[in-house]
Amino acid sequence: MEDVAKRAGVALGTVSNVINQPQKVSRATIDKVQRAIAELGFVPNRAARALAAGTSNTIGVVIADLSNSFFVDMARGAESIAAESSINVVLANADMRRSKQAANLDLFRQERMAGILLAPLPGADGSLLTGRNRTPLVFLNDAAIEGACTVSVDNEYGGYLAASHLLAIGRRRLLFAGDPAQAVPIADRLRGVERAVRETAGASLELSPTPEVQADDGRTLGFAIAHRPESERPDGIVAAADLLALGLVQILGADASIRIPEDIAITGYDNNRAAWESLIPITTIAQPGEQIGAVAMALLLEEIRDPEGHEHTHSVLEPTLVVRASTQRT
Amino acid sequence: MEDVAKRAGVALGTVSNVINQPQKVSRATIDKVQRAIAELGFVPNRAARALAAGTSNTIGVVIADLSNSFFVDMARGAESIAAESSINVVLANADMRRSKQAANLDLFRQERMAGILLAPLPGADGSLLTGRNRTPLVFLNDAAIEGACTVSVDNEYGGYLAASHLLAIGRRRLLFAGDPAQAVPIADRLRGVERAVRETAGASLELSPTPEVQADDGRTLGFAIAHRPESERPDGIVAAADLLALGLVQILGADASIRIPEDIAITGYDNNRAAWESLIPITTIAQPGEQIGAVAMALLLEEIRDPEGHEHTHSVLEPTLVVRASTQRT
DNA sequence: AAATGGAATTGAAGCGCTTCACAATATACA
DNA sequence: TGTATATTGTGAAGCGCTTCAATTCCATTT
Repeated sequence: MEDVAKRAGVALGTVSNVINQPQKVSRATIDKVQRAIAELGFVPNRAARALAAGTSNTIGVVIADLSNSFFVDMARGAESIAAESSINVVLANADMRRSKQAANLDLFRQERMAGILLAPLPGADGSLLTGRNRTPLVFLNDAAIEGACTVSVDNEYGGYLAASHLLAIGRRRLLFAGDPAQAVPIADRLRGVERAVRETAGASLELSPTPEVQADDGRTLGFAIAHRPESERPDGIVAAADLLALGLVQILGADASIRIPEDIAITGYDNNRAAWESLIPITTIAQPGEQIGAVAMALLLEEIRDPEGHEHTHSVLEPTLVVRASTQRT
Repeated sequence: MEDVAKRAGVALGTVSNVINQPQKVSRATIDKVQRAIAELGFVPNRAARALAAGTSNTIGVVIADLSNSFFVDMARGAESIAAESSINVVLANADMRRSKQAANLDLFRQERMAGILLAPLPGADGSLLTGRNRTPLVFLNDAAIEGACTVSVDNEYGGYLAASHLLAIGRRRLLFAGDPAQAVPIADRLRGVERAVRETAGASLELSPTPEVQADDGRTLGFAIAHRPESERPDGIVAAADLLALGLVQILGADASIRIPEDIAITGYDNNRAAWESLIPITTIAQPGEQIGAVAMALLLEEIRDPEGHEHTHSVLEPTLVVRASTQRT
């Protein structure tokens, strides 16, 4: 930078101003300096900048699991908002391990990031907000944390949406596939389903817990349902996840005595790739991943810009219903 | 850090040594200093460290597309190797845009990262290795670049593997699904298939280009094949990608007159989730994503440790065959 | 007891930038 | 013409760390 200053015939501070506050510098000087920068191929040193300024203009995103596209969507949404303020975003993957999550958080704090977005592993709590070195931090996809902003999705409403859709197309014998004891979001979804059923006269709900929510679990349940006498089969199934729904559709759809959606309509949850690549595309509840990221980034930027006046917000977004062939013939 | 030094009753430099070169400090002093660090909740400032030392111990990974699990695997492989040397890894997503790729590369260079791993967009060239500020850089999944290490996968061999497998289980009328003009890797895979066919007496190959390699393209082709007279159908299909294979399996598997794999055996490529979640799991060619990342990181660390003596290497890894039900009944 | 050498410790000199009090110059007004 | 007010530009003082020459301390050796 000293070389640039010399070459442009100005002071060190002026070069800095050209880079950071061009409005304080005259047109002519800006040109001179920028020419010198170009000629010398000057690349500013962000480490020095972060040190001198006390903070960088980069935001770190710590993600529980990179292989989950839901989290990746969040990251993308966050990036799009950050880009508007020309703020950089870097990611770190916790790979489902608590130790890596903590290490990545540490790293970003040590780098004096402007702020951190955290899509945590299940069971996150306020302890992640270590007392010292309070880098602004917003939680993604987690609502139960005090002392920081959170952005999450209303799973209860998602379940309600799915069940309401089935009820609206005339189904009355509903089945919920998935184990509410396995994960809090699944329990929330079930609550929403129960509410919808309660609100509809003549509707019944059967709970069918599965060990997990993989395609295989869906297939196992599918066989079980296919073997029932026709009168005891449900006419609508809310699966707790898309893969589960996929397994169900694969088995029930292959059974000659069952038509999807006429005899059994099926909904999934998450709007995974699996849902629309199925031979019979699956109706699902889409989580607004990008929107979560975008809202969270907006909240974070607000906190960064006004740390004092900032009040923590708990934002809850609504999922949306995506209707496909597994519930409605087109 | 000054406070820590004061509290422990030692000099500033000693605290630094405790953190970075404990072997140069006596046991007793280490204990004193570490106690002070803990009591004060001292968090070192990496920006300052990077500035003073001239480089950080963080490596940046720039990825063309985060939603592609192949790239995510590479990142994971890279991380596992870096962890062994307690080197941090951060990611940046180019989101399939050339401008973001360049911006992220700039960012990492400006942060004076120890090194960069780049899984580039198609069509990368040496221009990404800007002359000044030569941060060590290794290309992932791209072989055609001089002036840097590269780590890639042998697509020709992958195609050869797939075709050889079909030939080995007695198939002779092969069909390749996918357009070699659409992407270089697909053309490579086709070359491998052709080589295998050439080596086998009595084997023939039909080329069936598809617009893209999505499930829909597979379905379209599937219908076309199902409508052919039985004698004109292939008995083995090499699909250029798993989704393509998935579409084929969905349609051909649903046709009552066709048995998979007895009448038509099908292979995919990539070992996507889609391949094993299919009702009939699909035989595929697995790309060693994690291995690519691991090898690349090892190469990068070597270059970082000995910038002078380092010679650029072009490492080509071999994909592996994963046999599933679409070619072989278990 | 003096001399020797290695280990442990010190502290000052930067690393490359931002910031800010101040100086210089330009513009406006009476 | 002189003074007040903006507008630009200046350069020195850090930011928090690493490094390294210099110093101190001790255990050995002679």
